[in-house]
Amino acid sequence: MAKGEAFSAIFDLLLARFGPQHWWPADSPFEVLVGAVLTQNTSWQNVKRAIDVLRDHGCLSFVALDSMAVENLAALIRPCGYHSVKAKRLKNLLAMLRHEYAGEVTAIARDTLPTARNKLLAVSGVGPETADSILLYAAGHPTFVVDAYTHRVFSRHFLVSEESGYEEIQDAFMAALPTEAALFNEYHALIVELGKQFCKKRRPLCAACPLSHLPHNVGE
DNA sequence: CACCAGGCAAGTA
DNA sequence: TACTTGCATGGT
Repeated sequence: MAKGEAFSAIFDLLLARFGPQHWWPADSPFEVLVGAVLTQNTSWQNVKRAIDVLRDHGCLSFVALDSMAVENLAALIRPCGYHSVKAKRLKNLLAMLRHEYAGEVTAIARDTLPTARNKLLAVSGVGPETADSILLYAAGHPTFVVDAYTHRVFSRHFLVSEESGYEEIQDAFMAALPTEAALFNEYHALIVELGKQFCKKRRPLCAACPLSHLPHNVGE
């Protein structure tokens, strides 16, 4: 099988195995943006706790968070970890949203993808994964989200190099797949589901993994 | 107890 | 440029 076709074949396998994931797990584009920052290097379970706190305090809106003191925000999001850093990052992002998009997350969809991506990346605390998550899951822009699971799963099966960086992995996916937001949306979600179940760090591949029939590294 | 989780920026040489 | 380190809570 050609390497490019493997990306499509794996998508089909994962979809058949896990079914549609209906990502991003949030009730609004604004919640996607908040969650994208809070989930940096953090389990979604902890992020959900922090978001629930914000919701219970009636603070899950642009106006509420944009006007809140950074120390108060940090106290509220404590359960997600790195709360001081993330409070500052979220405030930086909200300030950019106010200046560039009048505080409207949905306005990001009206920019071109490269323009919106550059605006997001210019925010201190927003890197490529956070930016792409917002672009894809909050604004519907067709960009592929690469995360730790993506790197681990696909390098383990020799479809990307172990040394590949973010952009290189993203390019591999976007060169192999049609440019469709719905496809990128579902594929990333399926990779996370696969990763959570079968590709945790320093755990060898097991026979139950849907990709166990592919060539792969044997355990370390 | 050690290790991990849907990163990122700042510091060091 | 290429590593390394700090950030922090909650689960296994």
